[in-house]
Amino acid sequence: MTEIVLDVRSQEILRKIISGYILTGEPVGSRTVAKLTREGLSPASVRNVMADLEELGLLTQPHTSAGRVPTERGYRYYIDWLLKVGQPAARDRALIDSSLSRVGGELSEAMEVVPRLLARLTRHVGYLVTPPVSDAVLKHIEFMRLHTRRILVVFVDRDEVVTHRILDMEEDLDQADLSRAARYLVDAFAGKTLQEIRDGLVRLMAEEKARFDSLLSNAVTLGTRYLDAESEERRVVLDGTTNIMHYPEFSDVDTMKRLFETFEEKHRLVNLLDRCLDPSGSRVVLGSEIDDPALGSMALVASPYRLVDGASGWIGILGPTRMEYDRAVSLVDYISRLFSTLLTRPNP
Amino acid sequence: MTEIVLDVRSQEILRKIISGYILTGEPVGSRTVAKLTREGLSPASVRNVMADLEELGLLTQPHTSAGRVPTERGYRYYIDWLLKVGQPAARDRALIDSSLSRVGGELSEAMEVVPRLLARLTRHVGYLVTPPVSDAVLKHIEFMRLHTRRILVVFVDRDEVVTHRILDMEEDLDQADLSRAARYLVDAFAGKTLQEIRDGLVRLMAEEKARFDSLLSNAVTLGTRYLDAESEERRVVLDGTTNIMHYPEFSDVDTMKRLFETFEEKHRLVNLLDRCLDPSGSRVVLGSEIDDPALGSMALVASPYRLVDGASGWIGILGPTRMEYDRAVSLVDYISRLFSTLLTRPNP
DNA sequence: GCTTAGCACTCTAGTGCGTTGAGTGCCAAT
DNA sequence: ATTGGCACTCAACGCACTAGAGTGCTAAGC
Repeated sequence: MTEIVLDVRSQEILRKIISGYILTGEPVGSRTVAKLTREGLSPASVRNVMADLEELGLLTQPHTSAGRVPTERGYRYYIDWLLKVGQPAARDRALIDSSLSRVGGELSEAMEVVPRLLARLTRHVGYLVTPPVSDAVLKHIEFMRLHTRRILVVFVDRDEVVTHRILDMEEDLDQADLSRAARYLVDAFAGKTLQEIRDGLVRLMAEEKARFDSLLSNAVTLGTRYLDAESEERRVVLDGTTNIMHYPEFSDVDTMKRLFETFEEKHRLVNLLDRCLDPSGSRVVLGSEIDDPALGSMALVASPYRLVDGASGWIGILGPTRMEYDRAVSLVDYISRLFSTLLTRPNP
Repeated sequence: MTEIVLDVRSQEILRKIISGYILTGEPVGSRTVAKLTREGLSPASVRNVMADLEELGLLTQPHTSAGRVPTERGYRYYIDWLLKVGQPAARDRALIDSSLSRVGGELSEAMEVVPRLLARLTRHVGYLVTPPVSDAVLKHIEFMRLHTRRILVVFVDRDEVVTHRILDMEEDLDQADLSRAARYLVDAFAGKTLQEIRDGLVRLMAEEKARFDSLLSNAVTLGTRYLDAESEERRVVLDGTTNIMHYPEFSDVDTMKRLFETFEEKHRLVNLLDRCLDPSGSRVVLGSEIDDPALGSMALVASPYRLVDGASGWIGILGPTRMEYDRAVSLVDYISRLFSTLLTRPNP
């Protein structure tokens, strides 16, 4: 896959075709492009360029006597080289500012608001991916005895994301022991990430002190059990999934069904997003670049956000390949920047 | 709306038409019915009866030269008078038994398993509606101070359904006060329903004792605040929503979108279900009998379940009007009976 | 008096066919 | 290098025609 180099005219024509196609959804013909182009080029000249672009694999025709349509490769070129991202429109900024100011700097609330905002503004699917759970920072933990050998664990993260989980233990512990164990864990590990806590517990076990100190032993057992049960690595929140029903590219029911099933299987979705977001810094991923059949003609726009402690997640949108990338990217960028600022501002 | 009385032959013909239509989705003609009918009736005779049934509003023709299709009224008659509900097939029973035995008698786990089971078996949408929150019975409550005037409330119900909620208070309380207040509430109200607790708190406030006793005062304030924030009355869990994408009656994208939006707005859905399930004991509700446009050509099969304390909820399925009612009703009935038995069996 | 064979009638779904128009590719002229 | 001109292609549309399923009605039969 060699680097493609285009002269200015080809670039302009490619841009016109892609933005035209994004706008109308119809194949774009040489006449249309010729009329839009600044220098008064004739349709015939445009056709020559189009033929070249087609040879390069950036365009195709649905059938011989139709206009041109961008290929995935064409979109990729467009996104990498031709896309100019500005600021969102003033009224969009105003809406974003007011929506976000209302949630304050709390991740737990933003988890609903941000995807909804993205979905509303773009009419695509908005999403937010939390930082990995192993980066969560312990603020509080509490154990409650429900009945014999059955314990409720409540975990509160520094960003006030609360999770609870019921554990079935081998041994019965009374509430006093549980409370002491919780206090011990908070004293020892508050401010540490789950990953660090996991390591710390392993160390304690190895030191064998736990064997003789029942408080320590309980704390270690409970902590370990909880962390082991904590299987999901990241959480993802979606909003506006029904928007995609209107995309003409999903008139095929089976494709749509597969897509919705993907939306529902959160853990699979998380894996998918994780795989395409983490490695590169790239912000737009095309469906063809993910090896999942369900995301066939979709594209992903993503931007990272960052918490005080350096843990980071993603927000973005999921829409048809045929989407207004400039608008999408500018909105996602703007929101993620603003959101990061809010999150890293010292809490009251 | 007078009572409709049909002779045996008309009933049989109506039944054949409806079950034929349910099976194939195509209008059913007189020839087809004549062949299926036991006594060797001719198509012409069948046509006479069909004309009568159409006059009664139980059937229609999509167009002049097509067979007959049941109307909503026809379905209603069929369900009320002609439906014979047996036991589910042996292999279905086996699947149900094994799935449910795994969850034991806990509502919290069943909330996922039961709808999934229903969806799998019927290929429609399975649902479970919890009992009203005001019927929940207090087992544990815990208050945790997150920071100044910010309190996490964890509520555990007798069925081990856990809910948490963050409260912003006017006054700051330290953790010791909070723990005492929680212990007081548990001592005073464990085993009582939220409704009873609400009443109890109101009484305490009225008695004015709270004014002088700070423990009591804190408990009352916290309890009241929590109960006030507890806005949702019931919860509903759905599974298999994507199944409906295959119904040919939803090839219209807008209808489907509206339906999916209804699925997502849980509280609206709860209201809807509540409205059509509570008053009557009827177990099948047709879309036309609910005044919600989103549920146009859908039907609802429901069966109640009961907890030890008498609180009750519903399980059931949501599918196209054109569904195999006998199978659906028998499955829903069987599961709800089995499920009630499990729930009311004394906990270990 | 109910049942039914027969028949004319209706309407959809499918097929074949010619027309239209958008768009292309190529070539020769500028 | 650009462009006007021209032949060609192909989807989309409208139209007429046919096949077939099904009906309603009437008159004959048990």
